[in-house]
Amino acid sequence: MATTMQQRMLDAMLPSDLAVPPERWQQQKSTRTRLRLVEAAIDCLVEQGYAGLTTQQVAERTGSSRGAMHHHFATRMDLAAAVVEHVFYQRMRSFLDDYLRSVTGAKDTSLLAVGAAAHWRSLQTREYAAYIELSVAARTDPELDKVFAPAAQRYDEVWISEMIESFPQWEARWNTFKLVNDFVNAAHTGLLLNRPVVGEARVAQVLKLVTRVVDMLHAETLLDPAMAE
Amino acid sequence: MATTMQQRMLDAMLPSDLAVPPERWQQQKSTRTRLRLVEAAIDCLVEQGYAGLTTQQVAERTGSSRGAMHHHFATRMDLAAAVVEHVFYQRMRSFLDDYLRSVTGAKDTSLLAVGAAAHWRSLQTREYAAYIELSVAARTDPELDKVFAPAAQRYDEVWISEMIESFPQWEARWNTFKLVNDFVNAAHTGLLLNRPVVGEARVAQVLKLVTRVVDMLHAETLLDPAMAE
DNA sequence: ATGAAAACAGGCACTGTTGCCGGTTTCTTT
DNA sequence: AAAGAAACCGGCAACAGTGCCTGTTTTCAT
Repeated sequence: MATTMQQRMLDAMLPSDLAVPPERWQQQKSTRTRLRLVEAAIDCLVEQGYAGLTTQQVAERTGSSRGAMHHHFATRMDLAAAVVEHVFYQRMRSFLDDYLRSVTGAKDTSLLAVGAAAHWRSLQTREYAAYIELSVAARTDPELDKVFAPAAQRYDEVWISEMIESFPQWEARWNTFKLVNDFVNAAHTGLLLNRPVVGEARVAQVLKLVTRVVDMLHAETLLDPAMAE
Repeated sequence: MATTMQQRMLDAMLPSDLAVPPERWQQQKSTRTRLRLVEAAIDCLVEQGYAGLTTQQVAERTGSSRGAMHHHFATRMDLAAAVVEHVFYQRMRSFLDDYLRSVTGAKDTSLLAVGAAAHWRSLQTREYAAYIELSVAARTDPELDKVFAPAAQRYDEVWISEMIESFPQWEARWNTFKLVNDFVNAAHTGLLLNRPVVGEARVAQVLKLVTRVVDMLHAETLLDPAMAE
């Protein structure tokens, strides 16, 4: 079931570029440099922010020319769009890798805590740093938002539908399960943003609290806000 | 006590510019256009992000020339620094205004919930939107970070020290109180960031849960993670 | 009132970035 | 093998943004 779930989710998030494995050498070369460009773009994003995602920087990092770059991505926004797809795909991939590796042999009662821990680790990746940059930039850049918002929406929907299929034991308390997801996601996201200010020690404290809350929601110790009224 | 606290915190966060009320008309004029420039810069920040915070945009918005702009802020970073100070000050100000207004007549047991609600509202301001932009930009812009990080640190310290003085009844469980602060802050921050994707309904659900957790920490229903080992 | 100083205006040179285009090399097809 | 296509290269004009600099007007001190 595990690998099935992973495959389904990854397929749903797969950028169209990589959908079909290339056969011709030319296409292979093409997708390879395409990927190199996107990876370089992510580096730019992480190191210098969305404003630092410049065509010549990216071209320079890959070693290729700006002309090649233009061949694959006509405009800067085309590149950004590809980066968006790639980042969402990798985000789900890295979480699933971690979660499915962690979950082997874990008891059902602690699945949520394991998931929360894996989720927190998935935010420590350079892909997520790039995601943050894109997410914030999309708020003030309508062009980017036109690409980003649908991808984010799709990511959210795929996540939810897969959770429904993969955790049928939660069916009776599905609202609570969704709430846990949103809660952990929000808390971890905010924690990551505030980390530079509050420091590691306080981050660890809050993380423990979040996990505790998750466990209590699982044990129904906390009244279910989704049920209450 | 309330107004005393407000005054102390605001004084501690006050940008040096506004520390002494101007007497000369020239200084009055100066600080006035200075403020107009900073406000225009915030508008730029909110509408177009940190990359859109350009000297000519700001000058154009205020109606004055780029020369005038250069007179007050020699470089773009000088303006950004002033914006940072202003934003932190306003952030604390708007929270205190809201909190002290809400707290009148509230029972002691619900003070935390009232504070959490006020905190959430204080994130819905355009100043906080500007703060987000600066916060994220500072991660990849060392120059900006050199200004931003100390300000953020100072904000955090002022906040903590004032909480210590203003809520002596929490002295015995001070670690828990600090944890509540960090927890609410993280959850609300993350919630704000994820709002465009998850939508208002789910945001409201998580908000309810956060408040519930705060209440339980107050009632010692949740084991204190700060105490546990 | 008058010189000094501060607030303000507008222009100039410089840099970096974008989109595009003509030309070259490498691969594919037939 | 030869034509055609796809990958790749380097340069061009256009433009926006920054910092600085020279003036001009307004306010202050004496």
